Amino acid sequence: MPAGPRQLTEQELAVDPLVAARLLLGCVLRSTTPEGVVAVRVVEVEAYRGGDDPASHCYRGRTPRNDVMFGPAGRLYVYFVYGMHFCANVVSLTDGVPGAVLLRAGEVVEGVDLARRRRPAARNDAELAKGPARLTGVLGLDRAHNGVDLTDPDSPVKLLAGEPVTDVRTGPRVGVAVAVDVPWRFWVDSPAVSTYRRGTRRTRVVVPPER
DNA sequence: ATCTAGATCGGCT
DNA sequence: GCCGATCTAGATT
Repeated sequence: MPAGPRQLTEQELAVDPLVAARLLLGCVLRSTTPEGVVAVRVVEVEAYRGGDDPASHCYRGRTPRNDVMFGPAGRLYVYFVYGMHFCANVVSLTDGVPGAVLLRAGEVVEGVDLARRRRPAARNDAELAKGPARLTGVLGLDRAHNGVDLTDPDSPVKLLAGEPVTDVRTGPRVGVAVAVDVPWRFWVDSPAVSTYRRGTRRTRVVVPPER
């Protein structure tokens, strides 16, 4: 019987997020829940790094939320945004140096039926995991999965090696208004790649006095 | 105790 | 292209 796809190791993910980002393109994230199995081929990612990266959740130091980003590589960092969505990252680097790669989009390669049930709003299969919250939703991930070890053979969520990718494209991160000059975003050609949106730097709303 | 901006999505114009 | 939904972490008072 043939050996399954190789699982990525903590060691190979313990690198700079900009390196890990390229490494993750083409890999398959496979989640098993009571509902069933869904797997996604990663086609779009973004790197985030503590310290010098003002867009990172770790820019201002260690907090309860970003704690797993400071831990060993190969763990899942899941966070809650905009009051309704979860986004998933693969932790890179280690030894108290925070870094992670946001999984922005993927192609569903296993469990399409379950994926469709989880994302009824998708108008076609390419949209199922087109966007970080959609990708996370399709895999059934939420805050309970924060810190899960993707390199553990017994883990419910695994990161598997895929076909090597060619022709990697780069550009500014989506929805981020700072550090736009550094190409932190990486993707390969796919209909599932999300559409670019400039970060919204909100202008302060001044409420005029009632008169 | 209170405030505010946010690594988004989906529906509507 | 614009806007509202919905809530939380982290900063500030």
